Amino acid sequence: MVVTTRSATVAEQILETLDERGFRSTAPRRALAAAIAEQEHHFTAEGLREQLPPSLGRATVYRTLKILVDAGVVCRVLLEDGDLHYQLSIQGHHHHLLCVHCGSSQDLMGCDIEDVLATTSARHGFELSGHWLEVYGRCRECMEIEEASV
Amino acid sequence: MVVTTRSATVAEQILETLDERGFRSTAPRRALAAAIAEQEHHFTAEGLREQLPPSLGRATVYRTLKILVDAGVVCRVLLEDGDLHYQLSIQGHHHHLLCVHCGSSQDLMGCDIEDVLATTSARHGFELSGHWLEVYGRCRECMEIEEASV
DNA sequence: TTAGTTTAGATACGCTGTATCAATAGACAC
DNA sequence: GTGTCTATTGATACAGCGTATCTAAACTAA
Repeated sequence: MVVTTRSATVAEQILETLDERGFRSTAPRRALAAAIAEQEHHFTAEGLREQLPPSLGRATVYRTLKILVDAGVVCRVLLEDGDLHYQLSIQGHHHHLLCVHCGSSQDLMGCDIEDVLATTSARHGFELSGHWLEVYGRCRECMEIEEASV
Repeated sequence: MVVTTRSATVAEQILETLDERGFRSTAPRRALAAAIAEQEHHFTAEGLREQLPPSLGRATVYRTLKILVDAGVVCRVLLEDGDLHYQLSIQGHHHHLLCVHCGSSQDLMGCDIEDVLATTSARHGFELSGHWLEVYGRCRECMEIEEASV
């Protein structure tokens, strides 16, 4: 019997992307891919490092994260205080609904704001080429927990 | 004859805000206010420091910037590469149209995306509390210069 | 003028990330 | 398998941005 967990599949996807880009599959990268696949929320490089054997060098973590960000497998999320964290992101362009309470984030596919931005930009004589949007608030789970505890 | 330049007025506004918040008007702060008022684009703390006498301490620049950000006189802008810069921002909530070519930025008042975000968030069971939006592209001047040079 | 409080500048520190470099480990041909 | 060639690793030093700490100086009010 073969058990395929979500994180195993995701880890494989990460390694596949690396392979497609001509990067070798190495033990450190496999460990990193597995660790990233297991992250529930957005994470920092140091946080990730703490979950890996100390023998795995600091530079390797940062280097690999950079590669993965460039490859679009991992994206950076901007926290409300200006901190930049990392997050799994197999998909393409998307935004995040960040729960400021539990730290979870939902991906917002289908960028509804493109049209609004295009119109607004044009009004300012501005040729739109990209945007960065983060949305902060409270997720359903946190709202339900709060309601239950009142 | 009294000449009131734009930057003199802005510098005064900055100092007024500090005063309202109970901060003293000191020589370093006056110098900083004047320098910030003169910035054409977004700037970094170190960049600002280079335009000030070296006698003005590094810590003072960072400390004052922090106060001004908290006071809403200066805001932080997120560059496309993830760098955080500072920018004058006398107004309240707004966004920026950042020209990736010349570095200029226009303020986008009237946040047209609130409605879209509220709807989208609700669909995800998410209670919206804030957002961060930066828009990247090319400003009218840069487009005209490019067209002229072709 | 004096006493009390802010503020300044120097400096050390912390965090995130990058550059350098010798040693190692994959990949591939044979 | 073995050898060779190159990518990758980990250690380390470094860089950039920002904060904490501390003593001296400057401001404010009495």
